[in-house]
Order: sequence, then C-alpha cells, then structure tokens
Amino acid sequence: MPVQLNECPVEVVISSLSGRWKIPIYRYLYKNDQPVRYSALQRHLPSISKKVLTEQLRELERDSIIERKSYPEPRPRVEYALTSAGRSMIEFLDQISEWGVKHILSKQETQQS
Amino acid sequence: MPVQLNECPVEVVISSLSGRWKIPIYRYLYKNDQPVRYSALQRHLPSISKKVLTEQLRELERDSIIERKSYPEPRPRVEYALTSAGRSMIEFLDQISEWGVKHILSKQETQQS
DNA sequence: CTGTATCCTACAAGATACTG
DNA sequence: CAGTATCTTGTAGGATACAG
Repeated sequence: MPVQLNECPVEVVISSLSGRWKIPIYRYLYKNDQPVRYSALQRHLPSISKKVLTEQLRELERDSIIERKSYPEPRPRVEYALTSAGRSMIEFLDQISEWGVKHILSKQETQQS
Repeated sequence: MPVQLNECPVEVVISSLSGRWKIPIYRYLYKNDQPVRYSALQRHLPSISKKVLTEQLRELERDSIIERKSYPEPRPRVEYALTSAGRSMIEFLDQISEWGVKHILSKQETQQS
C-alpha cells in the first residue's frame, strides 16, 4: 500500500509547526498566557522581519493554533493568542521536550563549545 | 530575553522530523518492527527518488532515530531499523496523531472532496 | 502600529543518468 | 542492490522600502 499523501495527521501537525519561528512564537504566547501585541512579538524575536513574522502568524492562524484580534482604534492594535486547541498542544510539546532533553542533550555531553 | 537559537529541544526534534518523507519512513519502520531493506522502502514510497530517500535516511540516522546496517555480501544488502530512541518517539507521535484527528479532521467534515 | 510589496538567496526536493 | 553525481525548480526565509 503506497503512502497516502497527507492523510496522515502526524504529518499535518508536524508541518504546521515546522516554520522557522513557530515554536518560539508558540512558547512566547504560551508563557504570557494572554493576548500579545504584534509589536511585542517583534521585540521578543529581534531577528525576524515583519514579512516573515506576519507569514508565520497567518499560517498558525490558518491552522487554528492561534487567533488574531484587531482593534481598529485611533492607535491600531492587534493581539494574538493561543486558541484552546493551540493551548492543548502543550501536552505533546512537553513530551517532545522531554524526549529531546533525554536523547539530544545527553549526546552533547562530550562536545566542547 | 531574546529567543535562543536552537537551545530549544522542541525545535530540534520538530526539525528532525520535518523532512518530506520522514514520517512515512518512520511509520513504515515502526509498523514492520524489524529491519527493512533499502529497496523495500523504495517500493513502499513509490514517488521518492533514490537521492532523496538516501538523504532522508542519512538525516534520520544522524539524529539517532534510525540505524543503518550494511551487509556487504555477494549481493550487497542494507537494512534500516528504528533505534530504541526512535521507537520511543511513538509515545508523543501517538499524542500528535490524536490531537490531529481531533482538531484537523473534525474541521473537514463540512468540506466536499 | 501593523502590516504589504519587491527583490534576493539558500536550500529542500525532484528528475535523470551513472557506478561499485 | 544501494547508492552517487548533476542539473533543475519551488519555496521558505530574509533585507529593505513603502503604506493605511
């Protein structure tokens, strides 16, 4: 039986987390635990350009991991936050982290910086 | 505090699973539960080229997810299998799958094929 | 402040041919 | 059988300038 192109939920989820800045964005939103402004993300990720930041945010939004709220006030303001689905990813992310610490960091003991 | 470039184990693990064919390869090795020949992988993933297959295998090997054993017999033979670290990924992969089924597939109910 | 619009580069992935 | 070696292409990501 040949491979089924993207019927596999694991592939879909992995690829939705695969952008260069997606995990850092996720971590920041998760840690803050409240809506965060575009400019705050920009400040927190100093080496990201606006184009790329917007792209990564749009993709996370398309994948229902974050949500975007716009307040077109005198001073325009946009806030991003994890959806409840996004927040619930923490369970497997924690397990991934644990796996990584166990199997990656332990291999680097013998390396010099 | 700015982002730490790849001190984050989650980023490392996600990116080690991010290749186009890595999850399909993983799934095949996991399902078979025994060493699998290069040619068997090729047959199972009909649309992959040898160059790409070899690349993906080398990366999975570098990341200690699979191991390669070569038997330079009359008819050369190479077998790939999950390492025990690789096999232990199944725990979070299962959780990812569960998350995906719950949050992705359920959104597609309203789509037509 | 929160974005687009362009342009550019690097690299992942594919097609195809050749090899020990 | 299990790969390299080349060449090509698509796309992610970055630099920079402009805009509502």
